[in-house]
Amino acid sequence: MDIREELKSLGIHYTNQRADILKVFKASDKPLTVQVLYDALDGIDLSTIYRTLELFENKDLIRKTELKEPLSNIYEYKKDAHSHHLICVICKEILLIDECPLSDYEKTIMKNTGYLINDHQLNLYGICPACQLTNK
Amino acid sequence: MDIREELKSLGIHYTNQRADILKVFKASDKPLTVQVLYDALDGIDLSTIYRTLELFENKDLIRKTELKEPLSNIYEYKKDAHSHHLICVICKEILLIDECPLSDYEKTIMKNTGYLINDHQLNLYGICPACQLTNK
DNA sequence: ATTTCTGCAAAGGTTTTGCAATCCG
DNA sequence: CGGATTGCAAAACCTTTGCAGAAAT
Repeated sequence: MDIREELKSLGIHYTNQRADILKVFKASDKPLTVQVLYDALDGIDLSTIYRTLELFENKDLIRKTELKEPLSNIYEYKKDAHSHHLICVICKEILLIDECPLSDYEKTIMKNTGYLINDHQLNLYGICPACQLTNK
Repeated sequence: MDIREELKSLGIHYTNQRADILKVFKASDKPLTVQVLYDALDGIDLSTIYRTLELFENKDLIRKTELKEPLSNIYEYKKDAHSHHLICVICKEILLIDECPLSDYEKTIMKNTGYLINDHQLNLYGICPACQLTNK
């Protein structure tokens, strides 16, 4: 399915800018920041990027993750599997972690509190093997 | 121990502003936003509040938690127990959850990835019992 | 042709910074 | 007194918004 079809099938009005942004996501296996997208897409306005990210997120095409300061928020293509992030605070490398340990936990908390839980945010911060060596 | 002593024992230079900010934390059992502190502390400049929060956080007097937009970051006094937050996305009520399910998980991830994990961020988002009734 | 988007420029919100005046020990 | 801190004003970010012109169906 080409990009035009893909956007149409999601009910997204086609534009060149949206196609280009989607292509960048498809070409990357890593989460992207707004700034990285902006640099990769020379000529597209920042406001267009923000508006497009919001649209894509609402259509479940991408997923946004907010990291703690001073790290920037990241966006990644297609949230098929629910996953979390392990971020190296030195080199900013991000490792995706597919295994989520929280579904039983959420059930317990829902039972105990009466809250209806529909989302959670889990990010792990540490130092990657390479930086452990370098900064020893 | 009075406030002056408490600050001194942490190696924090005493000022009236810092004492007042600490008093607000001590008087509250809830996490506070910068704006709430600012309103509670009529006369203290925002920049002073930010600088003081940073100082207190570095001294482990308070703990900062960053919530996803459009929620504001929160600060709470004394991180004796590691805890997490359950936030109602409708009324913004925040419930503290003392039980953290992640220590075994972190060990597993460290073993599998070689990362040295030293922090994590876990927030749960949902709808509290009251809002479930109101918005049914 | 009509609806929807884009770029631009401006504004919003939050947080940081430089600096002279003030406070603390 | 001398170093540390404060308030003020300005700047630095990052993100959002209004609007006229351009693009898509």
